[in-house]
Amino acid sequence: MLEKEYFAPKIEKKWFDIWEETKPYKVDDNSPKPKYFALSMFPYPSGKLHMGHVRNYTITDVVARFKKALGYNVLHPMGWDSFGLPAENAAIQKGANPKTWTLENIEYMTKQLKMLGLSVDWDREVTTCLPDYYKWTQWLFIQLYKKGLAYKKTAPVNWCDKCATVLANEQVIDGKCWRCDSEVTKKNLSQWFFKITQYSEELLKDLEQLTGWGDNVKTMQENWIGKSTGAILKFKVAELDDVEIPVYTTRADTAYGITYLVVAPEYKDIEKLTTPENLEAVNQYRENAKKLSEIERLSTERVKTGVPLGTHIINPFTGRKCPVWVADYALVDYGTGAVMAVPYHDERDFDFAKKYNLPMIQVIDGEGFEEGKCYVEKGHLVNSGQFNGIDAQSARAKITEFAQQQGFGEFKTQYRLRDWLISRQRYWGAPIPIVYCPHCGEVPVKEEDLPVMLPTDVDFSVQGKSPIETSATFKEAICPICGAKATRDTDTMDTFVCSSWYYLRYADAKNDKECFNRDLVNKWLPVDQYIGGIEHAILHLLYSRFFTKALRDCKLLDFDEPFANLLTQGMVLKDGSKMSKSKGNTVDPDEIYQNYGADTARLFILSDSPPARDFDWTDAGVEGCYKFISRMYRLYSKFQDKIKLDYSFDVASLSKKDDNFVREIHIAIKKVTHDIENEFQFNTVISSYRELTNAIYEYIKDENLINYDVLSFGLLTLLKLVSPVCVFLTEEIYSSLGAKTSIHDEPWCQYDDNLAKTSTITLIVQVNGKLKDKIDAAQGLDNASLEELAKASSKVQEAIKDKTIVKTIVVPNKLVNIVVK
RNA sequence: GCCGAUGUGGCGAAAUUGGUAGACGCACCAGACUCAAAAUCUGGCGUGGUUCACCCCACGUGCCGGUUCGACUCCGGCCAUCGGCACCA
Repeated sequence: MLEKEYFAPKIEKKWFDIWEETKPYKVDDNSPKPKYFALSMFPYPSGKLHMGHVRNYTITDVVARFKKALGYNVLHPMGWDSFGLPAENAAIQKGANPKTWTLENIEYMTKQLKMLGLSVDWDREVTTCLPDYYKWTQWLFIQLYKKGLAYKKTAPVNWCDKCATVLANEQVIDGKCWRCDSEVTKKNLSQWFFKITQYSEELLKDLEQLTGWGDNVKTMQENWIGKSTGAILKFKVAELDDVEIPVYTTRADTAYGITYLVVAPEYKDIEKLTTPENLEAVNQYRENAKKLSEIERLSTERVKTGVPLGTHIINPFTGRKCPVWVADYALVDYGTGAVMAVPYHDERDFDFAKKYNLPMIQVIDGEGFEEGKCYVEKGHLVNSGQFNGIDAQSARAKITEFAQQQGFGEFKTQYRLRDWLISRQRYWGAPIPIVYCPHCGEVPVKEEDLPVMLPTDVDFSVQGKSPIETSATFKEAICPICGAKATRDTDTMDTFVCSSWYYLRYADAKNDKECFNRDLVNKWLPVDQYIGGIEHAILHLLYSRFFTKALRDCKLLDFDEPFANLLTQGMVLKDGSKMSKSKGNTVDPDEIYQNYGADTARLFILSDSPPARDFDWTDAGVEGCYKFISRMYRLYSKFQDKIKLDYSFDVASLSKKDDNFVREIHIAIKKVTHDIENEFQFNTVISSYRELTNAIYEYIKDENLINYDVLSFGLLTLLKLVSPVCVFLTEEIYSSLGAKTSIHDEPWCQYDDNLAKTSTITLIVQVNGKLKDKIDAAQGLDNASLEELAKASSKVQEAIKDKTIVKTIVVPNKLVNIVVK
C-alpha cells in the first residue's frame, strides 16, 4: 500500500536492504544480448563522497539503466583508485596505517554509493591498493619492460620538495605540483620512464577516430602532444673539428639570416664549446640557471640573458662565422637543445640580439616590413642567394631539401610530448618489480614471484627518503638470473599507472591466473560510454590511451582505443561558486539522503543543466525536486486501487479528451527516449517528466471523465520513464501496485510516431516574415488550400491591404508567408 | 601569441532540418483553501508603447555587417567570459 505522503528515507532503506540481498545487477558474461560498457572514472577513497561524485555516478547510472531497459547486457562496475599520497599523509599526521585508513574510507564510501542507488555489479569491484590488483600492475610493468617500453635513465626531472618525490611532466601545472601547488624544481636523477613518445604520432592521429569525444578534450591532447614539422640543420664549429651543433627549426626559410647560435645551459657539448677565457663566466651562468625554479625560467616576461662561449659556427648557406652563446631561453629537452638565431624574424632572438648588440640580417620582405623592427609576417626571401624571391612558406621545404643534398640538414618532425616518468619516492604505491644485481644489472622480478608486497615494517616519519627504505628486509633480494645477493628497487609506481588499466580488469575482475582474459577484454571493451571530470583530459586519458596501444602491441588485447565515447561532466557549484572545503560551502550527500532521499538528489543533479555544463546546487532547487517527487507519489497513491497493470484500450474509439491524452503520453516517450540518446540531455528529459505529470493532473481534473485504462497507460508510462532517475520511488510504487517484477527489469516504453502527431496543425501565417496569425487547420492540406486559409485571416487582410502581393511561400503543415510591397 | 568551448528574461535553461523565441523549472506577484501559517491548488510573469480592459503596435537571442520570403540557427568581421598550450625555436 502506498501512503498518503512520500517519506523517502524509510522507503529507500527498504529497497537498499532488498537489493543488498538479491544483487539484481550481477552481470552475466555469457548473455546473448549485445554488450554495453558504461563506466564512471573511479574515485579516490578520500573519506566521503562529494557532490561531484554524486553527479558523475548518477549520470552513468541513468545511462546504464536506460541501456539495460533497451535490451543491452550492461556492464556497470565500480572500483577504487586507492594508492596515493593522501593515505601516506594521513599516516604521517594521524599515525594511521595507510592501508587501514584507505580500506575504512572505501567501506564508508561504498555504503554511500549503494545508498545512491547505483546499478553497479559490486562483485567486480577493483581496488588498486590490494595485492590481487597491484600484482597485475607489476606484471604489466614487466611486459612493458620486455617490450622496451619501460626503461631507466638519468635525466633532469621535476621534483616537488613538499611531496618529496619526482613528478611526471603532466603533473606539473604552470611550474607547480598538481597535488600540493608548491613550486617544482629540476633534479638530475636516475628514474623509470614509460616510452609514451614511441606512440606520439598514433596518439595524435587516432584522436580523429574518437568521434564520441568532445573537441575540447581532443584539442587539449593535441596541444599536449604538440607536433611540429621542421628541419634539423647541422653547423660545423670553426674552432673544433670533432664537434658539430645540430639545431631544430620550423623556419628553415630564414637560414640565411642566422647571426648567432644559442645552446641550453645543460647542453651536452657545452664544455667543449667553451674557450678557456670564457669558462668562468659560462660556468657561473650555468650555476645560476640551475638555481632558478621552473616558473622563473619559463616566464616569457623575463628579460633574456646569456653569455658567449667563445667559439663560432660557420653558416653553411652563407659561410658567415657566427658566435655561439649559452642562454636559458633554449630548452635542453626540446629539439636538439640548440637554437639558430635569426633576430630579424624571431621576436625572442630579436630581443636577445638587441640586448647584446648582435648583428641582424633581413631575409624576408613583405607588406608592413619596417627597417629595424622584428618582422614575422608572410613575405618572400631576400638576401638569400639562389632562393631570393621565393615565398617564405614554400622556401622552408626548398631550403631543407638543399641542405639535405649538401649533407648538412634533414626534415624532422618534433613532438612536445615527453616520456612518462613513473618512479615515485613514496610508500603508498605499487613497488617497481625490479632488483639490482652486482653481476646482472637491473633484472625484473620473476613473474611467478609477484606480487612484490609492500613492506609493513616502515617508519613514515622519515625525511629525505622514501619510507620503504626504512624496512629492515624489503631491500634484500636474490637475483632472479644468477641467484646472487641483490638489492630491490625501493621506488613505487605513479598512481596513474594503476588507473591506466583498471577498466580492463573490470572485464575479468576476479581472475587470479591472468591479468585479464583476452577474450573477455575483447568482448567488453572498448568502453561504450566513459564519464568523468575534465581534469583528466590529459593525464589519465592520455596514459590510458597509451596503455591500450602498448598492451595491444604486447598481444594482450585487440583494439586501439579504450574509450569510444567520452562525456566530461561540468563542476557542481553551490549558489554560483565552486564548492570547496575552504569556502565551507560543500553539501554533504549524507544529509541530503536523510532529509530528502537519494532519488531527490539524483533528480535534482540532472535537472537544471545539461551534463557537460556546470551545475548550480541550491537549497531551493532540492526542495523543488522533492516537491515534484511527492507530487508524482500522490498521483499513484490516489489511484492505486484503480490502476490496471494489464490495461487495454482501442485507440480508434477514444473520446477526444482521451485521444489528446494518449498523444501526450506518446510525445513524452518519444521526447525522453530521444533526449537520452542525444547527448544525454537529462535536463530536458526531466522537463518531459514534469510535462507528462502536468498532463495527467489535467486529465484527472473531472473524475467522471476518466477512462482508467487510459489513465493506467499514462501512469505506468510515467513510472517507467522516471525509473532510471528515481530508482527507489518507482520501485516502491510499482511493487505496491501489485507488480511481481522489478520496474527496473521492464523493457523501455515504445511510442507510435503516428500517435505522437496531432490530427490538426497550427498554421503559422506571416506577412513579410512577421507573425500575423495562427490558424488551426487539418493535417496534410495542399498548398493552395493553406494559402487560401491564410488570406482569409482578417489580420492578414489588414496587413496586406493597399499592398501588392509579390509572392507567397508555403511550407506544408507548417507555415504560409505572404510577401508584399 | 596559438587552439578550443561558451554568450538567449531577475536566475538555471529550451528551441531535429533556417519557419510561433523563451518549453520546463527557480524566484517573484495575485487568487483559492485556512482563525492563521505551512503544504496544496489556480492564474500571471522579456522590454517599451497604447488602452479602463481585452486587443493591438514596436523592439528583443553578446556587437557590426551579409545571405534569405524568413536567421538564436548559415556566412564574414569583431567583443567578452571560461579552459588548454606556450621563451617548444
